[in-house]
Amino acid sequence: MRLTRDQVVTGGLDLLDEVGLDKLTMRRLAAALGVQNGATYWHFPSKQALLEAMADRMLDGVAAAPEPGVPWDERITETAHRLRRALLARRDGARVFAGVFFPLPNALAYGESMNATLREAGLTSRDAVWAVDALTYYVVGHVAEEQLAAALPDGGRPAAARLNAALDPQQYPTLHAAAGDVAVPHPREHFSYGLDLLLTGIRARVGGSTP
Amino acid sequence: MRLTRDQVVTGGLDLLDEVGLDKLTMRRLAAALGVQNGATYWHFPSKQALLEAMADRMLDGVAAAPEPGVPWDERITETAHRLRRALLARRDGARVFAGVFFPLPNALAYGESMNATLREAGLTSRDAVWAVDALTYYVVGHVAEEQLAAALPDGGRPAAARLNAALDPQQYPTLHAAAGDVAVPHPREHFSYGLDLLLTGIRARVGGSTP
DNA sequence: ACCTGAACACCGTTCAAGT
DNA sequence: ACCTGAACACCGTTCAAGT
Repeated sequence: MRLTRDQVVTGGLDLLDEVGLDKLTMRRLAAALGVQNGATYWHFPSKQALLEAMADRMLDGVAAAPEPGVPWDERITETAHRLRRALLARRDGARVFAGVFFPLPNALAYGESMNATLREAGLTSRDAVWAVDALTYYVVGHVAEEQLAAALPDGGRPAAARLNAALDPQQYPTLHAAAGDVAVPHPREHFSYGLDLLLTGIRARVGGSTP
Repeated sequence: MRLTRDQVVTGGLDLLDEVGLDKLTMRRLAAALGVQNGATYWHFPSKQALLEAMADRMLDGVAAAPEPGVPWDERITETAHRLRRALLARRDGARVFAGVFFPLPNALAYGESMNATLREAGLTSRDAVWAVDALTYYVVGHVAEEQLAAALPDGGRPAAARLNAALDPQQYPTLHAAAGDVAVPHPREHFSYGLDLLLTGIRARVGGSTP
């Protein structure tokens, strides 16, 4: 048997882990698959189409099977953490996901899961969609920065030094004072903090009836 | 006088508006500036360095001059809206900003302004930094999607049709029901909704003392 | 149906040499 | 100091031709 669509996606994700998004090229991928340059174009019409398939593959299993007894806010929290872990599992996963447009099966399943949960919680149709957007922007933005920091040379030590040098205490007093917190020592706690801000906001919309 | 660093940045931003980020190349820029290909490399060591300078230029004026009588949450709201407008003012502005690392003057001034406001409001140093992160991820993510939708062919009409076609009511019932809200008719209201979720969350941290 | 071989039209970056 | 000319080492994509 020759090359499969699925094998191309798998090869793309493996190569992503190996070289990162910036060095992920169709030519390298063909070489990694043991095939000539143009071959992948029989399976995908463009690099963008391949990246979309890769992004959707990354989201396998993120949409929660709705557990019966769990309260809505815990289900939201869990799904958000699952999305974070899915993006974190591949090098530059968040950037790959951010570069892709929407209607792919796993991404839709994620959106449907989040949206259904918020509708059950009592949000209007419009508010639920918008709240899911806010949650998703937050997760993707957070992981993108997390992965950017991880990908910096020497684990980000030189970049942190560059940042500290730029943090003139006269011009940026509160940032200078917070330099230790900027250095991202607890990514998971950091992630949960922002997620909880959003959840607190959503709970307030669920509690009172909003005009 | 020959070419100036500032002229290169201005030319880059003008070209960005004209052709978009994907077609913004150093060669086109040189041509637009009436200069040979390698010339820009005397002013900037790399395309990335130029993009960083362009990103920081976009943020001119985003850091609020602290108005005296205004309550902290209104100042946060206003600065977030200013960042949104600044990114929205240039084609692919959010994507340019997202592709850039941190320590540039206007970005630092924005961070310092946000952070100082939240410290005054009563957040701890760590919480303030993390809350600014959440706010910024949200703003950038929202504008990126807003600009993506605007850049789609025919104002996104075909993409919306593709989305509707993919929204099988059996598999994605709540998304299907919300299809009208997904179509983004009120971007500013949409933006404000998510921003208010975060602000409600932050107010809760300010009100009670958190462990 | 699936892939090769080879080309087309580009890229970012470098750097001797000019002025 | 600032730019030109020309090259180096790549890209994504296409497509006739092979099997």
